[in-house]
Amino acid sequence: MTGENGIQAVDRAFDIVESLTELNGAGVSELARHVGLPKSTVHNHLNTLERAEYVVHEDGEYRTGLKFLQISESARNQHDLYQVARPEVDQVVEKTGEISALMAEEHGRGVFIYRNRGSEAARIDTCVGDRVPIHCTALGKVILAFLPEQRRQEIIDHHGLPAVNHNTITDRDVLAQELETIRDEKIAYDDEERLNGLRSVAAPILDGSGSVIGSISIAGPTHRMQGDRFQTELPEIVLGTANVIELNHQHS
Amino acid sequence: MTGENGIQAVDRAFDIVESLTELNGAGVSELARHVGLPKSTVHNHLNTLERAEYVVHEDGEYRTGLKFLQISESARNQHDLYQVARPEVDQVVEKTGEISALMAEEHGRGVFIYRNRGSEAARIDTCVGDRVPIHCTALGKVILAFLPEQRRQEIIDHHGLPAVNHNTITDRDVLAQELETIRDEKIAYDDEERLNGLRSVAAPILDGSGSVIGSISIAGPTHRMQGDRFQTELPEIVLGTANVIELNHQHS
DNA sequence: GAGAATCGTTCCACGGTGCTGAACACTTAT
DNA sequence: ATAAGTGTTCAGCACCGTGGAACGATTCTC
Repeated sequence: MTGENGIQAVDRAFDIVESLTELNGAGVSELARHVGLPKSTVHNHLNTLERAEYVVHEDGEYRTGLKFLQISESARNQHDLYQVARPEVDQVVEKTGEISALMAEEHGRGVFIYRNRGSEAARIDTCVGDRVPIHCTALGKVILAFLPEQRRQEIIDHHGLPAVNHNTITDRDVLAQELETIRDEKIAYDDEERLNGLRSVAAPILDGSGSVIGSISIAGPTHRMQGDRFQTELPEIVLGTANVIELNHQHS
Repeated sequence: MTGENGIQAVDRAFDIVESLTELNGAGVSELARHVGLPKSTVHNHLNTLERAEYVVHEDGEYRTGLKFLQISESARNQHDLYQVARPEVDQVVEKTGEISALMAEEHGRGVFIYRNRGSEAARIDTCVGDRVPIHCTALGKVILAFLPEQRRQEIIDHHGLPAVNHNTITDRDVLAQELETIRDEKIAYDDEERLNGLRSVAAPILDGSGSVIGSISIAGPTHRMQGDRFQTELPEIVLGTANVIELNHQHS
């Protein structure tokens, strides 16, 4: 499921944890079936994980523990982007009433670091922590555009350009050309390339030396994301916010 | 560091991850020294963890990866308390301008599930994901008070009543008596028992069958937490909010 | 109620595997 | 140029994680 050869016991432990999150808690037998291992092995792992408090054993069921919260908060704060940008995202939400999100790149995929939405905003599928192909989002494309040439090629070579949707860009040349204009405008658009009915605008967030550390976006239902608002107003807001974040980031 | 006997490789992997968060990223040698293992062993673990994307290898340094965010979000959402209560906490913050937080119990300790603060509110040390002894917080005491007698004894037996502060309750009888009055009033107070200069009020959040699933609090600097506000006004707010959360929780 | 089929847990012997220390290339100080 | 520091690779041995079978305890099914 995970890699090809690493420490077997560790790979298995994480397979079990991941299965546990997918199943939203489960018993030993159910888990054993799900990961394709004998009950005793799974039991052994669960015991270990529980003793380390990464797993909780309640009401005859095992669940993933909140100790992961401690680690993930620390991981998120190591991207110092998060601490600086979070309040700005909240402000964008207040100003626009739509969805605003923060993304960082990791292992060639886009990770939602933070997300907030106005009360009238679209219900959306993505959650904080979700990992999506980087070429199918405004947030991702804008990161990709500002990454060093070499890294960009590595990522595309490794992950390819799978079609997530009938609008997804799957051609390298088409993508390359779009990334070019993204670099010029410092703005990326997503016209329902990942989710039908959802459009978004995103801007890059650069550090002092000019390398991307993440991106910020505004997203909403297509019928509200049109004309001048989509072409001018929202891009200006998101670009302005990105600049504020960059400034605050450098003085921290 | 972790347990006494479980799967060695798994325990070590998590030791390494924890060290990585403590050190805010590190190299192989530094890590090896920190966990007291040969470089090669640590290297092997880091490779495994990186391949599974739980660790990132950048600029010649290893850091904890954002994949933990995915798991922790899932773990947090399994406590369905979080989804329901989060907006209510935000409202309390808006109403009072102080700090409001959400806690759940796990492995006998109190875990901060969510926290928010007004712009004028006290700077505070605790973060989401932090795990604190359960007897030294209003949030924790109120959970302890409403836990089944047996569980409560287990927790106290296992963890004891360590003094976090010169005000911390360390006597079992004194604690038992306070828990009694907490059960009566459905309100717990923390009078600088964990942090000097910080007072707080907390109320329990019960599910349909009457068992605690968590607690909610308002906290602030002692000089603002006094008189009628501390004795009546804030307790009423926190209790009312807890009730709203309980209602929303049952209809979800 | 008896029986079958779950469940979770415990045990032990075997074989595979994670551990280790040494050797490697490489950069940075001295 | 030497030395001390990195990170990485390799291979053999001891050990430890593995998985099958057997255990009680529940919960179904008839």
